Amino acid sequence: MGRPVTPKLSVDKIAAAALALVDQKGEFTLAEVAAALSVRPSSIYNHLSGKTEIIEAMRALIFTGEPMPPMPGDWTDALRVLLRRYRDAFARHPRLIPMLTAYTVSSPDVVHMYDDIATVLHAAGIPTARLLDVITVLDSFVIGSALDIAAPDQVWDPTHARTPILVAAIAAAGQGRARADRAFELGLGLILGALPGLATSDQGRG
Amino acid sequence: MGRPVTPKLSVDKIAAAALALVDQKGEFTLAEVAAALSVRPSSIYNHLSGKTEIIEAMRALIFTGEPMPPMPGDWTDALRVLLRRYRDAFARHPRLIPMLTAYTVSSPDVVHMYDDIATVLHAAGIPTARLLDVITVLDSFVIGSALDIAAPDQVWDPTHARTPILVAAIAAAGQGRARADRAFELGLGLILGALPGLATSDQGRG
DNA sequence: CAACTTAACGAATTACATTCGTTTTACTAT
DNA sequence: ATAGTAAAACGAATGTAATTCGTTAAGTTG
Repeated sequence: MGRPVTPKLSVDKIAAAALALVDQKGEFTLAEVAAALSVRPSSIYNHLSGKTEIIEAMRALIFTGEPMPPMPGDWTDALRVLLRRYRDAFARHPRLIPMLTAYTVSSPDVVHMYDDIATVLHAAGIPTARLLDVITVLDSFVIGSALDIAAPDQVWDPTHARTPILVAAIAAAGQGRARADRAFELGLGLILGALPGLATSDQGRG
Repeated sequence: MGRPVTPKLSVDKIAAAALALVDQKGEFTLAEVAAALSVRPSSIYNHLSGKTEIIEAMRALIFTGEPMPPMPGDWTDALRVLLRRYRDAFARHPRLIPMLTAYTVSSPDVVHMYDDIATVLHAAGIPTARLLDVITVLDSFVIGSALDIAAPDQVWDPTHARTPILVAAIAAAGQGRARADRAFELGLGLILGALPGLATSDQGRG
């Protein structure tokens, strides 16, 4: 017993172990995380304080290690790249998403993405007074779309539909991840296509 | 003891008591719900099976009792009314929203709203192949906007921003519920304004 | 009225997260 | 080097909730 020669734990190791459990089973307990790392549950508390901090560590984890693609010259295309990247981070771990919405904390990585989006929008001539509203719209759509990934099949059960129109639409839409991806791209196109209407024409080339 | 002359519990009473607790404190326990109804925790299990079913009962509860406003003739305005009503149901209980996203189940009321939306979209000439994708876009935006209500202040902390552009945007945006409402209306306008581009011109007047 | 079901209770159980004291090792300053 | 402090593990104990089960009394049905 006592402090080991080489540390068995770290914040990243704990988060990674918890994330693996969430990806598998959709939930995790401290005992399971500890077992996966060959450690006792109480040892985790030497590195972070409780389950909520593990979830925060997972949130940070999923945003690391993704390289930033090159930014297209057109600003709506640049936003498209940023928002896809944002959603992709969630999409790799669908069962984590509901946990992240349980309590909202702004991870540094997320705020950094807001910075990038704000810069693009400002350069495009979106007035400052509307800038945060636009970011909120984009963020809301991405988060909602991420949640859509987490529950693709059960919600769209045609037996609950009342109108033949909805039944036919469900039948035509397909299933699972492909359906969610297609819907996300559609919404992205709709919102980004409408954004230029908010830009003041004289600021866009400053 | 034994069965009481007049029942002390019902699914609706349990859900209402739990909802009152969530509105107040943002969480609830079976013991608290039981105490609020002058009952022992185990009695709740005679009416529904556990905490998750209480949350589902709350989900059903918040969609009942709202009268349907008259539908405008213009179909995008009709969608606007439906989606506002949808979000309003969440907005009355902001602290419940994160619980509802923890596990996604399709409440009958929600599916009924999908039916309404599908009918409007179909009459407007949206092709069946795209219908569910459009509904998903609208749904994702509403859910994401609802979550935005639940956490308005902490996320937009200007101290975390890196660029002066984002700092200025946060300062200009205001706070709390008004900010969230304004962003929702902006996104609603953007998406609904873009939807007619998806309609086939020859189907809209069938 | 008898059989069965319903809806309450209360005790017991279980599953967790969390705290605390202890031990051993690593780091740091003199 | 060495004393002193911090770090990182363990194991036991605590506490909070959810959940289960047996019991009781009152409805309900044939």
